[in-house]
Amino acid sequence: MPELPEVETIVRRLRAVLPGRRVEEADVPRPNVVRGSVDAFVEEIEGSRVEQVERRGKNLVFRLDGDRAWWSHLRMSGKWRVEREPSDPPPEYARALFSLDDGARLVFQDVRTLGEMEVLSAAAWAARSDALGPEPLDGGFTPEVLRERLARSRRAVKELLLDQTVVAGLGNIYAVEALWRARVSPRRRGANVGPARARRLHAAIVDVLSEAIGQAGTSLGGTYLNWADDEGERGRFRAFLSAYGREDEPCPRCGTPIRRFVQAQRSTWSCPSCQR
DNA sequence: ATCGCAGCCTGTACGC
DNA sequence: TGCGTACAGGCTGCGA
Repeated sequence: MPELPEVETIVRRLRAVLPGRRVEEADVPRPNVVRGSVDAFVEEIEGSRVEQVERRGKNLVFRLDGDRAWWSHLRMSGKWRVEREPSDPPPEYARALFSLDDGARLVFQDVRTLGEMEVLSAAAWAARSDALGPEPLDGGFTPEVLRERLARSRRAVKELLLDQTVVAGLGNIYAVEALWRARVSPRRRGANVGPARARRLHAAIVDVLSEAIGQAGTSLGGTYLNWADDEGERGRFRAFLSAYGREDEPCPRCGTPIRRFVQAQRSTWSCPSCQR
C-alpha cells in the first residue's frame, strides 16, 4: 500500500504531534511486527522521547533521544495513527500501541502484519539509509543521476524503478504511472534509456510523486487496502491514475487499450502504442 | 549480477 | 451458502 506519497502524508501528520512526546508504555500484541526481541524493544522504547519524525523512501523513522532511530516500514498494509483519546477496545488490527505522556496513543495498525519496526543506533540507521538510492524529491536527483543509475543494468526499467537502491520510494502504482507519463515502455532495459527518455522519466517521477502528495496519496477499493492517513482521510490520487489498474480501458493519451502483464511477479500496466 | 520463486500474513473478489 | 483460487500497494532470501 504505502509508497512515498502515503508515507510522506503520515509523516506530516505525525510531525505535528509527536516531537517532544515521551513514550510511557509500549504494548506489542503481535510480536512479529518487531524485528528481534520484543522485550528488548519495549525496554528500549519505554521512557524514550521522540525528537523528530523523518521519511527516507518508504521508511519512516522517529528520532529518539540518545542518538537512536526508531525505524519502521509499513510494507503492504501498515498505518501509523495517533488517537488523541485512546479508544477502548483499541482499533482493529492494532499490532503495537504506545501511550504518550500527553494522554494520546500512537498505534501501529497492520492487517497483513508484514510491517516491521526496530530501534537502531543513529549510525546503524544511517548505514541502512545510505544503501538506498536517492530521494526523488531532493535536489540531488537529476535526469543525469537517474540515467546513470539505470544505465548500469540490463534489467527492465520497471523493475529498476521498484528497486529501492536505484531510487527510493517508488512502488508499483507510481512506477507504472511515471512510465506511462514519460511514454517509456516498462520492458525497456535500463541500459537502453537514453538522455531524452531519462529526462522525461525524471520529470514524470517528480511530478507524479508531488501531485500524489498533494492529494494525500492513493486509496484503492476494498477495506484493508484503503490507504487512509491518521485522520481517516482518503487519498484522492486514484482519480488521477492513467494506467495503473486500467486493463482494457483506453489510454487517456492515444486511445489504445491499456495492457496488463507481469514483471518480476508484479502486475504492470502500460500502453502498447505510445510507451516505447 | 540477474533470474525466478517461495515466503512472510490476512482479507477480498470471483467462479463454481 | 460454501469452497477453492487468485490476487493485493513490499521486500528478503534462496538456489541456479
